[in-house]
Amino acid sequence: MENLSTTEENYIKTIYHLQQSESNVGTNEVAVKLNTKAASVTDMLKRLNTKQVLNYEKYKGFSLSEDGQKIALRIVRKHRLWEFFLVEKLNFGWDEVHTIAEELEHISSDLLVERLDSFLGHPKFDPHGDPIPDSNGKIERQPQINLVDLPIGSTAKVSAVGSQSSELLELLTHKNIAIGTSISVKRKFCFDNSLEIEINATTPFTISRELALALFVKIATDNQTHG
Amino acid sequence: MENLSTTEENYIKTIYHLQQSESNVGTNEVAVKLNTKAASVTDMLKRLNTKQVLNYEKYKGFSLSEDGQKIALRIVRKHRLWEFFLVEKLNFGWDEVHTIAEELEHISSDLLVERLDSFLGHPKFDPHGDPIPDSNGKIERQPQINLVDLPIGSTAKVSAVGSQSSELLELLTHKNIAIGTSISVKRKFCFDNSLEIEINATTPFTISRELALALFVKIATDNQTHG
DNA sequence: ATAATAATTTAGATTTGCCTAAAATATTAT
DNA sequence: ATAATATTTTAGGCAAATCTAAATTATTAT
Repeated sequence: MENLSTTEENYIKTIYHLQQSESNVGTNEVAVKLNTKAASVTDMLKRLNTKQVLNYEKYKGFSLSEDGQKIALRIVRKHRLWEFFLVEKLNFGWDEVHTIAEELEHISSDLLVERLDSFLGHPKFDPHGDPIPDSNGKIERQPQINLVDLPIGSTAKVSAVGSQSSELLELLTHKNIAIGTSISVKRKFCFDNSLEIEINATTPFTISRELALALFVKIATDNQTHG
Repeated sequence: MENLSTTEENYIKTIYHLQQSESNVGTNEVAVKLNTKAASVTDMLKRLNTKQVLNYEKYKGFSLSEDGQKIALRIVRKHRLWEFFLVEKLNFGWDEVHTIAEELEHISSDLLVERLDSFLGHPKFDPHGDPIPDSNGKIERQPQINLVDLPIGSTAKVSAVGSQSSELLELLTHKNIAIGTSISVKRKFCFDNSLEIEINATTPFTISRELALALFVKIATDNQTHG
């Protein structure tokens, strides 16, 4: 039932992530995400179907089976633990770790993952604020909202970012925004939906709607571990 | 000139190790080490030849090129650094790390390797006593001798073991012998070439010639880092 | 020196993962 | 309801890495 190739694991992980945001995931979307062609995806769907990790009916659609989800969560767990390791122990920037973790996430030893988890002190979130599934695949979701939905005058802490793209992370670094940064929304401009925000009691500045959409925040109460 | 597959890297590494002990390495030996067939090795030799990492003439023999050796040393460096990490930071036993490191050694990021090296404090030897090549591929060889060549009455410290087989490591663990253990040779028995040895001033016991051949020792002077 | 044996290479298939081009099915727009 | 469009699948092929069986070259033993 096991022994999946790196490629198979990548398909499973991609389908998992797509299913988190959309209910109906298609062949084409998977192809785009994996930088491949729809025909190749169909081939793999058939294989994953026979391996029982997918429910698949041709022309109708597909979704991860129970087993498939468990496998996906194990990969996500590994990916995020390694990212945490790279940032916390090896002093990488949060914008440098994604690519390396894409390789490390396929190292197979389960014991390694558990030892790494202990070594790191059982972190709950990765450097981008995404939750790390526990060894049973359980995810502790944060009660976070998108920055665009934060009312004017409110203050909240950045809890996650919407993507790992180096372009986004470069911009955030330049604007001094990181996980844990307190943001107050001063004004919203209807013309272009930009937001005026203030961080660390410095001069307020404006950010685009695109950037605001990529930021998730948590209204400040008491709180746990965060880089 | 670069971008080698995991399989190609494994061939290069295997040829490197074989060439350390023998001058003339053959297709069959490589096949045995890699658990594959001679025909498959020939295919790969041709590919590695066109990739310039090998000097190869058919039916005549082959050896690593300059480039090939550099690549091999980079892989060995990664392998041994990861082994050190697993033992020192994640509390693995020295007999558990080889297989995991065989996967980790193929993670490509050079920056990762250098950061890992710093994080670990630039270790000179892996948990089995094998030297870790530096970032230029330079190896600091230890002036060590085989235990069978240690004169009767002398004392020396175990500096390396001759193989990573779990069978050997199991036996050593049972006999309480590890890297750094002081061994005095009490007697040698001609009948079966067994050795009577003493460690840590406990009751002397006998070890087989096979075991003695798998142990390398360094006559005790002042000395550096060792697990 | 030549026959027997051992080592190596070639020939021809297989599997995985991918591709392009064409066909089949589903969706949508009128 | 049907035509146009979009999505998905099939067909047929390619490269990497492997295999078995057969052929070739090298080594050795008499």
